[in-house]
Amino acid sequence: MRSILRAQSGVRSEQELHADDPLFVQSIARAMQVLSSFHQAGRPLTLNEIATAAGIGKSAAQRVVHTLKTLGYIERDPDDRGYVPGIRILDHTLDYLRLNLLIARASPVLLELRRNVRERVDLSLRDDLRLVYASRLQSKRETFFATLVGHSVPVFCTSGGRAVMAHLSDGEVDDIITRSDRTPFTAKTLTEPDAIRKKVREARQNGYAVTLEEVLPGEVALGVAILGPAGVPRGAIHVAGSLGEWQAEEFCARFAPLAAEAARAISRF
Amino acid sequence: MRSILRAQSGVRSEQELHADDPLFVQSIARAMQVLSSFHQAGRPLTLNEIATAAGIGKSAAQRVVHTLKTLGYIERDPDDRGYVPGIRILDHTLDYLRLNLLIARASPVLLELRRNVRERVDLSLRDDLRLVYASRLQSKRETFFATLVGHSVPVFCTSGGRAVMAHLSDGEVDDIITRSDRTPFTAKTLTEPDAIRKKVREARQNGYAVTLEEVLPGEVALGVAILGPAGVPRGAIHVAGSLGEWQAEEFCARFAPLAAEAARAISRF
DNA sequence: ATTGCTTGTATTGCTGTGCGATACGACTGT
DNA sequence: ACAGTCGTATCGCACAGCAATACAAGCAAT
Repeated sequence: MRSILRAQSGVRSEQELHADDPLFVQSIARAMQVLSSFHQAGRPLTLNEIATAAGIGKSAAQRVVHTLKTLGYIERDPDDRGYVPGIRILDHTLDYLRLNLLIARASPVLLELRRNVRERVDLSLRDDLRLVYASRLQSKRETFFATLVGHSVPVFCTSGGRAVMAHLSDGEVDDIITRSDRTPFTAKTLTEPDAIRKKVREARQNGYAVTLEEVLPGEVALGVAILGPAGVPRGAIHVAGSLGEWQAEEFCARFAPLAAEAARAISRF
Repeated sequence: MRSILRAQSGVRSEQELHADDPLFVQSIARAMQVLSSFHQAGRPLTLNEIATAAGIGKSAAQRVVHTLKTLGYIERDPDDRGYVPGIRILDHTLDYLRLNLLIARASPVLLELRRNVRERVDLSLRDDLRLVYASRLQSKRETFFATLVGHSVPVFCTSGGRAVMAHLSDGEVDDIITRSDRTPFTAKTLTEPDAIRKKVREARQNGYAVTLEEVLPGEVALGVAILGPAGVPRGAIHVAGSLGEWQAEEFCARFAPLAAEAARAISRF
């Protein structure tokens, strides 16, 4: 079992792989490496921790942090002392969300969907082995993490991911499965390739995927893929509810058609 | 009047101001400058547009864009062609939100507040002349922009901003007012220094601030400041509703106490 | 088709930027 | 008072990154 935090580990740490690429700017990579130090961190970091995490010398870390701090991408935490990501980050978040045409045209559809479905509605975008939540519409009771944009979950064990895989070839699905870190989140997380493949086939049949407690205990989730040009799946719509309130079948019968229609409205071939 | 988009213009474009700072890494600044090109953009950008917007040569832009693309911070838009911010941005968004202790401890309080108040609840953090929305809990009907994390609004004409100014000295308030670009959003936006100062004094009296249609027509908004160590205001809680449903007085009478209590729970001296 | 614009990509040599190494001062806790 | 952190400051050499330029690929218009 792994913490919900670890989902982010799908992000590879690009090291000195670019030694030969003449167009590759090392210092930018270092800067981003520094910002990425925070990915594994659970609290504000010290300069030396950043240096080690980023795999660079202390001098380099000093310069980079100084620069990023000047620019507002790193701050000192007012409560604790130590460095944290700076508020300027959010400017780029906004740019990402605004300029992503898929998100823009998804937004009204999602709000409408949320109005009909009274449960949590999420929009996620695929990034290789993971789905990154880009838009989150809460239901009444939610946890901290369920409100966070940028949170990511693996493709192989989530409803949205299965729905995405349903629109990929068997080869691609296998590729995803084998390359994924399939450490289970809960006792119910399916990790066996065959079990996952079976679920994907089901999703192909139904046009949507369901997962039961594979990421969070007590959660039923339903995912429908969003397709881009050439039928390539670009992400998914998720509807999530509590097994305390719903039978899985009823949940699907009620919400799958709505979610599917929403996904269709957003998809673009 | 200005578009809601222009609020972001509070971000100064740091040019070659750092010519003498020996610790300042130029190429990082250039990279961020490139990413910031998207701030003013309304659509995917071409390489040359990026070069001009960032104020650098085409060669530099080429290298930087290539690097950022390799790292996943810039992508090509699948629909339109052109460059857009990449999904890797959202990883840093998550880091920012997770590691910001204020946001972490605000989250449950906000969710609780949202449960009692059935209107939109937002958490914003101050960045000099602006407030940046870090957490957004929608009500039933919302617009696209009202759901976007990272969106920012000026301090001088928003409920949260007035609440923040209420906890600053008169000198600091004047400083904010004079340095702000006070182009009005609506016909009701207060831009006169004296009018703003008066509103700030009211906010000091009441412990909260109200604005009527100063940013969006038909909107009543209520803001309470969140204080950090030494009583420094770090941001605000916003509750926003529609004047079609509420009288301003009733809105305040009902929600101000709740919002104030929430803000107190989050504040830390 | 041919032309003329734009787009993105590739190459090279010189310049000056950014890293390593190192030293220093300010805080903590024992 | 001490050892152990922390962040900051300085400086010279090596090599990373920019300007300049040329090339290729796509699109519009004639």
